[in-house]
Amino acid sequence: MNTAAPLRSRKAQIDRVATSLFRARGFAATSMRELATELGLEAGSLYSHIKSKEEILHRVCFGLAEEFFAAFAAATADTTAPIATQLRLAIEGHVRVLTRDSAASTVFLQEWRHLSEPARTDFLALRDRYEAAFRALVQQGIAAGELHAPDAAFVALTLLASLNWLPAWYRPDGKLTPDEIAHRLAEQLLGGLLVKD
Amino acid sequence: MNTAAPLRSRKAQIDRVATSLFRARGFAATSMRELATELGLEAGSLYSHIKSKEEILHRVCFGLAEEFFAAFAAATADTTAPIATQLRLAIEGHVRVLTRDSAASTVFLQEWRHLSEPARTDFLALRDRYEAAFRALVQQGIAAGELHAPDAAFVALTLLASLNWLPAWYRPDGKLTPDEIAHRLAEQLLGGLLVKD
DNA sequence: TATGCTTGCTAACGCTCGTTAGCAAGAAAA
DNA sequence: TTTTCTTGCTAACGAGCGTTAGCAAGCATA
Repeated sequence: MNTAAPLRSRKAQIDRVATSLFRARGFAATSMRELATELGLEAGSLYSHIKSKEEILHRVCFGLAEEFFAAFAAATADTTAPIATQLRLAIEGHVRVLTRDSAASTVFLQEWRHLSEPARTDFLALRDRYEAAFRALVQQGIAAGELHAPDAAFVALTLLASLNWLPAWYRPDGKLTPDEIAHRLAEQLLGGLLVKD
Repeated sequence: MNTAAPLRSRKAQIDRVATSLFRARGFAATSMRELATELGLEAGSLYSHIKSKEEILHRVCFGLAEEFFAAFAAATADTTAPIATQLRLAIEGHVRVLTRDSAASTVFLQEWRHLSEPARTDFLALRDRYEAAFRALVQQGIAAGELHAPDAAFVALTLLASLNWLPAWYRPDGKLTPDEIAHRLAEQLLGGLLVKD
């Protein structure tokens, strides 16, 4: 009956506000008191909902990792499709995850180093696995004669690089929709790679 | 006569070590005591050479900005050259600055937000000017019919994005030299943009 | 009514932070 | 020799940090 009832749990609310602060100021430069103020409560009260500051970061980083893997799996589910198509879908899926929550994406991309061990090592292993999956797809594409490039690793790296800069400039209220951005990026990045008919 | 004499001034030495710490841990998470220890002295002693922690960050960020502008100016000095050539030179110049000191580059790209006003605003203005220069070059290329792309701003953004991820994975002892990387990046990124003969 | 969960408060803990004051030794310049 | 610059130390400052203990109000469930 309360119209001001939280749409999400308090914990999820904390995560959301913390994520946007982490994006704006960085994890280390964001204080729990600042976060509490932003939520309209006292610093100590946060600990009724969370265990530690790092726990928030952990949830954001690993949560997003899961989303990236899910998007990639969906894009490459149809193994009978041409590699170029799978790659295009993977790019578009990656962009969709990035734009769905660009604050969380920025934290995922930039703030993971503030994870302490062993989470940090685990995270890097996940990131490496993801990059390797992209690399393997490019490799297959080259082997199948669909792509031409001297070095699959190099291509995969610059591909992800172009994509991962997106949260730095993407604005949800910009003139391009996430799907348009995704499509255009895929177009432009694959343009130089596809074997011309 | 002293073989252990500092190759650079103490101040420059502090800048260098601080830059590498800023890269590894981030500006906010790097303490002056940590920096001092790394240099083999006490925290208070740093202040015989520098005015503040932020002063170091300021010098790194604005110093690198200058290098980027210089490289761009050199690449586009010959205004009679085809735009595609100028763009290729600008890309290679950008990459050369990035690889010459990848620690400083990372700080330049990631840690500028810890500058306080008005330096922060000044810095962003410089960055915008640089991006605008790249954008203008792409625009000219499209107008001259040398490049085909639907949106110069989009192209410039993704171009710089691919390049700026470089410090994240570049290793000076890797198998590719900076010049090879520069050349290959220019090739790959322009591949999809150049109008085919 | 009783129980327990959610939510939040106040007050404080031990610690680290960036920075400063004051002093001193050695080298270089006068 | 005197002066000045460079370099570094110790000790301490005030402030902010993440986190905890203990308590309490309100609500949902039993």
